[in-house]
Amino acid sequence: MIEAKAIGVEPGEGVPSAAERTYHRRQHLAFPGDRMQEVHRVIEGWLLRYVRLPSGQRQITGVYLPGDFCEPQWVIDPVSPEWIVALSPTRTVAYPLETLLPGHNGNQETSREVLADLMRLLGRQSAMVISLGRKSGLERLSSVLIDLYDRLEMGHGNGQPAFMPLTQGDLADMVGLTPIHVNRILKELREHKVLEANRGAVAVSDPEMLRFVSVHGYFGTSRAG
Amino acid sequence: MIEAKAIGVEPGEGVPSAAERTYHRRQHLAFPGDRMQEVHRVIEGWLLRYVRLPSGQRQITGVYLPGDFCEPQWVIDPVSPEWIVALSPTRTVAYPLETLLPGHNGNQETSREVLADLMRLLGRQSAMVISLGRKSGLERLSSVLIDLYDRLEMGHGNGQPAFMPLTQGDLADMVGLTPIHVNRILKELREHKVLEANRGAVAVSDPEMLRFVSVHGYFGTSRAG
DNA sequence: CGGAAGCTTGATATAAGTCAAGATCCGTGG
DNA sequence: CCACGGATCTTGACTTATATCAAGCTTCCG
Repeated sequence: MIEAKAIGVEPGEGVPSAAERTYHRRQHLAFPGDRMQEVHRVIEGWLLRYVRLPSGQRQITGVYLPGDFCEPQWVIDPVSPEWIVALSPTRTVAYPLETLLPGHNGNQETSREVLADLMRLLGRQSAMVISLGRKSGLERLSSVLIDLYDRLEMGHGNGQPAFMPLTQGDLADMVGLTPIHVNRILKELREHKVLEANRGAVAVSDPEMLRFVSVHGYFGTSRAG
Repeated sequence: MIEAKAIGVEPGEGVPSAAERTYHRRQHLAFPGDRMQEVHRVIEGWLLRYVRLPSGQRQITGVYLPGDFCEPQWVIDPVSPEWIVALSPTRTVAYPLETLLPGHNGNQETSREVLADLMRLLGRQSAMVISLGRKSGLERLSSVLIDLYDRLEMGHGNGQPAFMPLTQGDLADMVGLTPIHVNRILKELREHKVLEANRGAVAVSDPEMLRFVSVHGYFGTSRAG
């Protein structure tokens, strides 16, 4: 459970017309071609950004976690190019686009944050390109998981193991593999006690080993006894 | 040869302190961590954006062509995250970052164009993720080539076959394949008369077939002949 | 209680990588 | 002008990572 205050969101506090919205699991927040009216700051829940190929295959191009803006680039171009869907029950604060335009007073700070988030999005996209282009399945999967882990930690900072509402099919569509192959890689990660996974839930138990694997592609010597 | 006027660039025309710069083949325009002072609009030549993995492998994450801004996001965050290098002799017009900040008068138009270019960059990044994640080698290579072809056409619009100063190694590092495998795919494309390629130069002869292949992954029936 | 969605595992197929050897072109220095 | 060396390209033989096909299991939800 994420406290709004904990991530600097205070709905209704002197910011006119910022409104709370909720989405249920599998509900879409945007479709390709939609002209958006607002950007959302995620309070709670996970959002996926994806496209579908003619073949029906899905490629996930991004994940929004609590604290993130979805999607920052709507401030510059309000037409959504992809599908945005809630992976789990999601609450957001929606900021009307016009209140975020440069020059609009009263939301300078939020406007700056949105642009900062846009930079992070760009960085993550590059990281995905690098990952998909040049890394093995094990490295790709580890990279995605350690990235999500770090972003979750950053977001709420409490010590509980970060729970991820991801099915093996979701993971497959993030790293460009088959669910079957993802299953085999997860098995390996489980056997090395790096994480636990059941039915649409992944929890990282050994983040440092995961980080090691994401870079080296093999399991380093464990420091723990 | 690209005429500056043809793409709307008029160096020195009422825009204070925009300066022309030149780079020779293989010269770097930016290194990771560099704090940039200006964004460049490419007048002539090709620029590559890439990273290196610990293993020494290279992944190219973007290409800048005449007419493009390099890199638009420096307007928001001036620290370059990657390497930028000239593939061929390159001329640019460099705009100091401060002249592009919102509110600075005298460069509103350029400022808007930079942001529009940032959106295009984001779109291309997503396209790369989709391509690398879910397409075959033939589709990936065709996608990259038809994209570059279209952007070149858009850029200067004259009828000459668009020449691309790309080595097979460069192509490999764009599409996440081995140079050897790129060679075999190019051979196939050559045999189908879709393009010509020799020593660091690719020229598209049948763009529509290339587009077809980039989507379907096989060669459609030729309408010509 | 039934069925869908998700997970697991084995056997086999295929796209792409690796290794190896040469050919060709290109710039540079003698 | 020529010779050399390096970068690029080409092709064949073989290996490997990942996909595909198939079957059965488990959990959850209606």
